[in-house]
Amino acid sequence: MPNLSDMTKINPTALLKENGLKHTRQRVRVLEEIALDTVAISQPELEKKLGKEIDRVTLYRILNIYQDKGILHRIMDINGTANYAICSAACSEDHHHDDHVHFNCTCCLKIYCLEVKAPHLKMPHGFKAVTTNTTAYGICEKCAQLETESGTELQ
Amino acid sequence: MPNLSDMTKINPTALLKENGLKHTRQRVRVLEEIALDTVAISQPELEKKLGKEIDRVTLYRILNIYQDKGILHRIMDINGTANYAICSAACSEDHHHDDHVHFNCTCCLKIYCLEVKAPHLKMPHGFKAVTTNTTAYGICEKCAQLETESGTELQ
DNA sequence: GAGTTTTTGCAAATGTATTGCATTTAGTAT
DNA sequence: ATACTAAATGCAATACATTTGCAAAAACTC
Repeated sequence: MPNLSDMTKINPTALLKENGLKHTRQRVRVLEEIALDTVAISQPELEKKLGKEIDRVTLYRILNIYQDKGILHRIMDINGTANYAICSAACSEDHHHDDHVHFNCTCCLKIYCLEVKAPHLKMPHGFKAVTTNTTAYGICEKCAQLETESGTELQ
Repeated sequence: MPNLSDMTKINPTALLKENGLKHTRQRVRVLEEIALDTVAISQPELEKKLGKEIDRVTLYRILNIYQDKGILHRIMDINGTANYAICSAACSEDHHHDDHVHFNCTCCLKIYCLEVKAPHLKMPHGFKAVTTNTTAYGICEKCAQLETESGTELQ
């Protein structure tokens, strides 16, 4: 269920200016697309949606620059594919603060940003955590429903 | 610092038998290699070490079967590359119990299995976690040392 | 509106992982 | 020991995600 109201939360033009990035059609489109949903979107999905408007390489470069600037955060799904979601306002170029828990559905592979704060971890001597990633794996509600409705045909 | 004493903890032949897997030279070698260190080892590293003895495809298949059987657990590094470490004895085919925290060095990319239990997560309604992965990112002690010794030449 | 710098698109390449199939090997029964 | 059968391996080809180099196009500045 795409949460369209979230779209209003970001202003692509302003966001680009704030971060000293040139305003281009491609960069605006990527932000628009990702902001459509709070669920993280994978690179392949983005490419499927934007592939006719934006070159694949450009998409990769835009995603990388957004991550560097703290505009997007990247979460790897269970298969090692990159997924992206809009960062919270607290994020900056130097430091990401998206310290919420992610849920990765092992059926549809969607990654949900949960409103659960990632617990603080006490590190043993010699290890200094800069960021952490806490991801739970399981079946999301949508997939669980499909499963009960139609026997066992998982996607 | 490879922890050679850990090697004694596993018995490849017994482990294969317990899991109903045929005893082959290749499978034993993979277990031996991974058991050399408590630090997780990446597929590319494994391939570099074993590539002359074992075909790349065979290596992938062995790693997958070990993961399915609960002999190894797989951790994705920050770039989405698969890393493998020996599972705790509690793991089985149905369920992994490697609920410890991982530390992924963003410099050397090594993944350490920490002796820190991953905190329990309360899931919001609709999400049921089967397994969780908690990974902290930062610079490991070894890389931090190299950094101070020799200015800023990382790796 | 011209000039400079950055961004984009295309082609090619790299790296990780999977599939199909013929050959070899392990475990088992003889 | 030997033969049999099922499973595992190696090789070639393929899929997929990501990166690099470079020329053309677009964005900001004066």
